[in-house]
Amino acid sequence: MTRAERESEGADGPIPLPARLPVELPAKPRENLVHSLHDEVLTRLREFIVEGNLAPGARVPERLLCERFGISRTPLREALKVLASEGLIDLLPNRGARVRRIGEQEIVELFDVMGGLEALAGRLACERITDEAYAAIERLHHEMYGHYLRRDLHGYFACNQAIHDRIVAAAGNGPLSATYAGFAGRLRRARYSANLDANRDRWGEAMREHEEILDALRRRAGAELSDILFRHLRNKRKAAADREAAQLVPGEPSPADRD
Amino acid sequence: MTRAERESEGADGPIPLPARLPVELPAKPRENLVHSLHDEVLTRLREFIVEGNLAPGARVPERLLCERFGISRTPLREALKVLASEGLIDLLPNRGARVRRIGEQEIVELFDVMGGLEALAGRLACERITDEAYAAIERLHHEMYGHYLRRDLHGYFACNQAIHDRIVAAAGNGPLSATYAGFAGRLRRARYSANLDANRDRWGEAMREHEEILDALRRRAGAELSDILFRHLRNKRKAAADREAAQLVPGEPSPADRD
DNA sequence: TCGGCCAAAAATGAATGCAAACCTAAGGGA
DNA sequence: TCCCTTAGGTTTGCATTCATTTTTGGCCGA
Repeated sequence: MTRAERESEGADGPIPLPARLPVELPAKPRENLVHSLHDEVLTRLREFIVEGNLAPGARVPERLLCERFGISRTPLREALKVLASEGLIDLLPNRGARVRRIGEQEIVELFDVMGGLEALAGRLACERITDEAYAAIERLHHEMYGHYLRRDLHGYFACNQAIHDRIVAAAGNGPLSATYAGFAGRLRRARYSANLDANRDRWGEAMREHEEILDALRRRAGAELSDILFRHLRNKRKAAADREAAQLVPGEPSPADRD
Repeated sequence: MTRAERESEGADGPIPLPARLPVELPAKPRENLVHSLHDEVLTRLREFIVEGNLAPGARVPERLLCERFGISRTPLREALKVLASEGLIDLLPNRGARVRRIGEQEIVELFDVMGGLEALAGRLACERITDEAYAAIERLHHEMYGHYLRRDLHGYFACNQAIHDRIVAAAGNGPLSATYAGFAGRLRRARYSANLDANRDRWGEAMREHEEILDALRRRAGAELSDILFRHLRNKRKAAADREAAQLVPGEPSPADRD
């Protein structure tokens, strides 16, 4: 199949996927920027896996994905190697790719790394953040507090994530941002959620921690903020683990991954 | 070329590399464990680049490397994609791979991330380290002190690196170890060195910092150790930058990358 | 001499081909 | 009946081929 033929082809591939796969890939229209089929496949496949469209431990159906994406095996296999290096899938020699199964132990480890990265981000942010960027975070914090008072979990999650992301961005460190994004994806893949709704005490605690975070950031107290952020993630992890152990609402997908 | 033909082929490829490339790849004999040609290529190519055998900004000669490794372009290109995702090379669409050029700014950022990772490792190590592992680090510390007194830079470097590696290992966190190793490789690629020999004051300071590190680790004071380790890396970076600015001994490859 | 234009050559990105490894399942022997 | 063997189809890993793009080198004109 030539590139021109691919270009003119409709978005929907002819071969259906098995039941485990979603009915629709996000039928992203072909990019106007023609470049780099490999990159597009990589991005789409990563999203596909991070979003949990393949069961953990499931085989990654090379042929089916090729047909679905409308590409040959070569760029797909390149993408698989990259995803394996990112820790999203395992490659078994001569036995293909499987979605990586993330155990309880590994989730703990990933949370700790996230904590370490956020701690670093907080420290660096204290050194570099502008007053404007701080003010924006402060606004988000107050908005989040409003959601907290109204018990609006969804809005709270959104603000919370925005705050953490902005702290990382304020660190102004490219490799840190990239690494942080990578780990966030891996954790998201685990469909892990603190589910504050089931634990109002933790919610209040998280809110208080965020007060501390904002305070330390206002004072540009790097080491202190670093410590708070790490403990913040630790507490979140612990709350999430407790909930997991209690087996509350086991299957329900949660709106976000962070408290 | 079939696999059997490759297997029976001698270690040395017939086509010489241009002058910029080293005369000899480490002519590693074909592994007895036959599995995964791609993995072997990836490992060897990464080492090849990390060791600085290709000039920064230089084109990665796809064809020549294929011939040198005795493989086709497919597995090599897979390896290139992975190395690009690791940040060792850049892939320019339709214009091939180039060894990533690491600027002063990025070195600073990488140092900071290393500092954050070591800070995390120290904190986790305080929670998990066994008395035996601590004792081993203490021994290394004393040995390092001996090298310091004798002004044995090489021995000092080796002990220093071993100590930091053992702290990371003691953290018992797989993703952390992997990430740490990756960043260490990227920094090593920059052939960056604090070169303590040119800065005796910094050497003494580093030694004192290591005393603090050991002390905090002995007391299992996680947050404190975390802070010390981050500042330790910061100071190292600063010393290295000063030296760089002073243009001392510019071209000489240094024995290690850490103080 | 220098700069721009064009054709040849090389390199890249992706598709296809092919041998080996794996999985499945039917058949035979204990 | 159960386990082992084994033939077939399927999948994987890599090599090779093909279509584009980029680069190179030469030629012409100013």
